[in-house]
Formats: sequence, structure tokens, C-alpha cells
Amino acid sequence: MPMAPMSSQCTKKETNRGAWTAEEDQKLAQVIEIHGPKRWKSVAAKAGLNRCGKSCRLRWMNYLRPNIKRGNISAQEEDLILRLHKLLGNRWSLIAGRLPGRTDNEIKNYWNSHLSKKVKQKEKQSRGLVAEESRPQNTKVKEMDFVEKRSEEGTSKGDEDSKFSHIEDGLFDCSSEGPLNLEWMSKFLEMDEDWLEFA
DNA sequence: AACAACCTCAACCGCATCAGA
DNA sequence: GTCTGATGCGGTTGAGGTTGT
Repeated sequence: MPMAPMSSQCTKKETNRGAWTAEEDQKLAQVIEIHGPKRWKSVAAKAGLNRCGKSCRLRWMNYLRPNIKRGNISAQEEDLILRLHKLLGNRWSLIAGRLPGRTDNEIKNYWNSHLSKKVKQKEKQSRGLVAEESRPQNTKVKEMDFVEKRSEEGTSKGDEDSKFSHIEDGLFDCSSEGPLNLEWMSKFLEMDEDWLEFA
């Protein structure tokens, strides 16, 4: 699939662009099997691929990596994405990290094509329902308050990450536990509003 | 059948951050 | 401390597929 002009990092020489061929995939997978998924520039060179390292990394991460699930996002996964997005915002890589076999790109695409519409619709509906109740606070508002509170305390962009750090690094970090227990995560996320209230 | 409008998703871009020299 | 290249991330694009007229 031909794309726009070359990025600055791929201008040095003529590089292949657009859709990957099966042959390219095979070459890339072979080299990564031997050398591992690092030093992408040299991986591209070793594989004899006329691709920039960035492109190879993306292809590996989103398509060739082992244990990648493709398509058919289950209702449970969808629910999890919705909850995690409510909690973390557009931090796709973090959300993907909690969904074994799913990539940030896939989740981002799924969100943009399916869930964002669903959420908007839901919001519209609930807005209509709660209009009379004049209830000013929903979870999102609470979350924004929390972020604002933190920024008042002098948190910068770098510190913004730290507002999640106790979650990410502690009880929320499942990376070391092998395959994620989705049920457990869903249950945990049921606590998200309580957590935001607490924060 | 033909065309338009819409949808999906692989791939690219630009920027931020990290790591090593 | 600074520079530079590598890596990672979120946003965006556009080809190809699907659906509607």
C-alpha cells in the first residue's frame, strides 16, 4: 500500500514501502529468530530487506510476533478495553499490555472503528437520561478532577505518567504473571470508580 | 452492473524518550 | 553534560473491502 513521502529516518536510501510480502515476512522472521527482536536497523540489513528498522519493528510487533491473536475481539475483551480506556485514556500500549495477544495498533483501530462510536452513543443516551437529574459528575469528570488536582500539585508531563505508576508498577502490573487472567482483571476494574473516588 | 459512501486495518509519520558514546 | 542513533508511542492516512442505492 503506497504511502506519503518518506519519513526522515528512511530517506537515506530507497526503501520498500507499503504492504509486506510473504517473502519479506519470512526473511524478517528468520533473522529475528536468530538475532532476536532488537537493533532493528541491522535486522533489516541482515534480512536483506530494503526496509527501515522502524518498519520491521512494526511488522514484527503487529503481525509476526508469536502468540498474536487476530480478529474476533470477544465481549469480555471489549469490556476490558472500555474499562481500561476509561481509566487510562488513549494509552494503547498499556491497554494492549493487559490483553494477551493483542497489539496496541489493533486495539487503537478497534477503538476508533467500533468502540468510540459505541461510547459516544452511550454518552448521548445517558446524557438524555440524566439531564433532568442534573447530576454533574460522571466518572470522566472525576478523572479529570483528579488529573487537575495532580497538576495543581506541580506535576509535569513526565509526572503525568506517575499518576498511574502505583497502578502500573504495583497491583496493576500483570506483565510478570504470564497470561493475563481476564476474569480477574475485569473484577479488578469494577473497582475503578472507587479508585478514582479515592484518588 | 455500476457507482458512491462507508468501514477496516496495515502501515506510515512525527515526536518523545532512552541509552550509549 | 551533550550528542546521536535506536526505540516506542499515539495519531493519521489511504488502499482495499463491504454495503447501500
